[in-house]
Amino acid sequence: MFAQTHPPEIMIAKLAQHTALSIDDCATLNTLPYRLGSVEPGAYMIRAGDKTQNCGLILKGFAFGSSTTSDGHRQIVSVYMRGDLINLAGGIMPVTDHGVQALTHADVAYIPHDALFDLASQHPSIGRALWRDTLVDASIARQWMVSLGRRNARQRVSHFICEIGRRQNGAELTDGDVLVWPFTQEQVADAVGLTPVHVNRTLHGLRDERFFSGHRHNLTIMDAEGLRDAGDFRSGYIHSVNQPLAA
Amino acid sequence: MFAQTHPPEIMIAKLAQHTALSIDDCATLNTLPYRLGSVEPGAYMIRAGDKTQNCGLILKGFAFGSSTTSDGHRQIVSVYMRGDLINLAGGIMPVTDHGVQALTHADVAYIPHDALFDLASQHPSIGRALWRDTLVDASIARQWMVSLGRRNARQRVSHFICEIGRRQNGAELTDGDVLVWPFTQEQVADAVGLTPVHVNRTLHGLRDERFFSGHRHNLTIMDAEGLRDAGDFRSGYIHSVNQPLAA
DNA sequence: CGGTCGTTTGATTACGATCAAACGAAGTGG
DNA sequence: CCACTTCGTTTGATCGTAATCAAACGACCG
Repeated sequence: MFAQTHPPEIMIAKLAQHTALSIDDCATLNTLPYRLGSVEPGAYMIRAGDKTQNCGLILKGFAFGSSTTSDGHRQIVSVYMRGDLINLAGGIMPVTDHGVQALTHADVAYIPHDALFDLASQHPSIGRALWRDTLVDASIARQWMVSLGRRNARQRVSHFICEIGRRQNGAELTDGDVLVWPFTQEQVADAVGLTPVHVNRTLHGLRDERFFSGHRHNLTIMDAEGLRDAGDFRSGYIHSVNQPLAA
Repeated sequence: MFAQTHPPEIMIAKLAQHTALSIDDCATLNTLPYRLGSVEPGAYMIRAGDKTQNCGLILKGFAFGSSTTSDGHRQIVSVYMRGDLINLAGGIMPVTDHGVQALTHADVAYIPHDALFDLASQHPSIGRALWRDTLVDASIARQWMVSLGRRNARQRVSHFICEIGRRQNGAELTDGDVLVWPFTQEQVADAVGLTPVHVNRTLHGLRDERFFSGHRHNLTIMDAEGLRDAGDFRSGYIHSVNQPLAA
C-alpha cells in the first residue's frame, strides 16, 4: 500500500540534502497536514491551466512534467522522484503552465498550499528551504537547456542517465551502480529532444561501449566515470550538501 | 549617468507585474540599501562558481546568463532587462552555477542579499513576491526548454523575438511595435541553440515574410500575430497581471 | 585608412529525422 | 494454454534541416 514512513519525513530528508534544518523546523514540518493518494502510469496529477489547492510530495514512484507545442510535439521538462515536491509553485502562481503525469505507479502525499505557506511565513528558515528547493529545480532546468541547445545525442543521453542516477543516489533509491529506469525510450526522447529511434540507437551505442547494461526496469552502470565524461556531466548543479558518490 | 528613478521603484514596478503589493510593502522595499554600478558590454557581473554578497537589479540595459559545455559551446540560459533581478538565488544557494554578462552598457543596483532576505523574512508578502519572481523565471526557462527541444529554427527565432518583445512591453521599454534589439546574431544563436549562420538565414526568411523589419539596434514588428503564430508563442507563461498587448 | 567585429552568401557535409516494417514481451480473453 | 492484441524496441533505408567550412562584405572606431 502506502509507504510506511511519515510523509513529512521524506520531505525533510529531501530538504536536508541541500539545507540544514533545525530540530525545531523538522518538528514543525512534521505537523503538516496531508492526504494520501496514488496514481497509475500516465495519469495526470496536474493539467496545464489548473488552479490547484495542493502540492504533491512523491513518496514512491516517478512522475514527469511536460509541455506540448501547438504542432503536437511533447517536451518533458522535469522528472520527479521520492522526496520531490510537485507544483510547489502552485501556491504562488495562479495557474500551472505545464502538466504533470505519473511515470510509474506512484504514491503521493497532497499537502494544502495554505498549510505549507503558513509554515513558510511563520518559520523563515522553512521558507528558505522550500525556496531553495525550487531554485535547485531551476538549476536543473538550466542544465537541461544546455543539453537541449548545445549537446549532441550521445552527450544528451549520457547526461540524462547521469542526472537520474545522481538524483536517485540523493533520494537513496539506489546503492551506487544499479538504478531504477522508469522510462520508455519515447519518454527519454521527449526529455532530451530527440526521436525515439535515435534514442534507441544512441542507447545501443553507449551499451556497446560498456558504459552500462540492462534494459527495461533497471540499468546497471558499469563505467560511471566514462559515462560522466561522455555526457559532460558535473553534478554540482544538483547542489546537494552530501555528495555520496564521487562528483 | 544613472537612472533617475529610485532603484527600488523599478523593482517594485517589476514585482507589481505579477503580484499585488501593499502600500506598506512598497514603502518597506523603498528602504532597501543598494550600491549603484555600471558595466560595459561583455563584462561579467557574476562568474560561475562565485560566492556572492549581492544580487543585481537592472536599471538600464540588458544582460544574459550563460553556461558553457566542456567542449566550448555556449548556451545562453536567460536574458535580463530593466526590473529584472540577477542572482537572487545567490542569497540562498552557496555558489552560482552560471555566469552573467552585460549585453549592452547597463546600470545596475547591487542589493545585499542579507538586506533582501531580512525583508523577506519579516514581510512574508515580500518574500512571496520575490519567490514568485524566481518562479516566473523558471516558467520562462521551461518555455526555452520546449523551444530548444521541440521547435525548428523558424519557430525558435520567432518565439525568441516574441518573448523579448513581450517582456519589453512589460518593462515599459517599448511602445508596441518597435523593440530594442541588443543581440548580435551569434548571441541569438547561443540563446536558441543554433549556429550564427543559420540564425542569419532564418532572420532573413522571417524578414522576407514581412514579420518585422530593421536590423541592428531595434526591430520593428510588422505582423505581431503572424510572428506569434510562426513561433507558437503564447504569452501566458510570462505571468503578468497586466497584459498590455493582445495575448 | 587600416583593423576589428558582425553580417552575409555560397558550397558541402552530417547528424538526426522520418518513413516503414519486423520483432519481442507482457497482458487478455476465449 | 494458446491465439491475439498492445505497447515498446529494434533495424533498415532515405531524406532534410541545420552544421560546418570558407570567404567576402559592410559598419563602426581609433
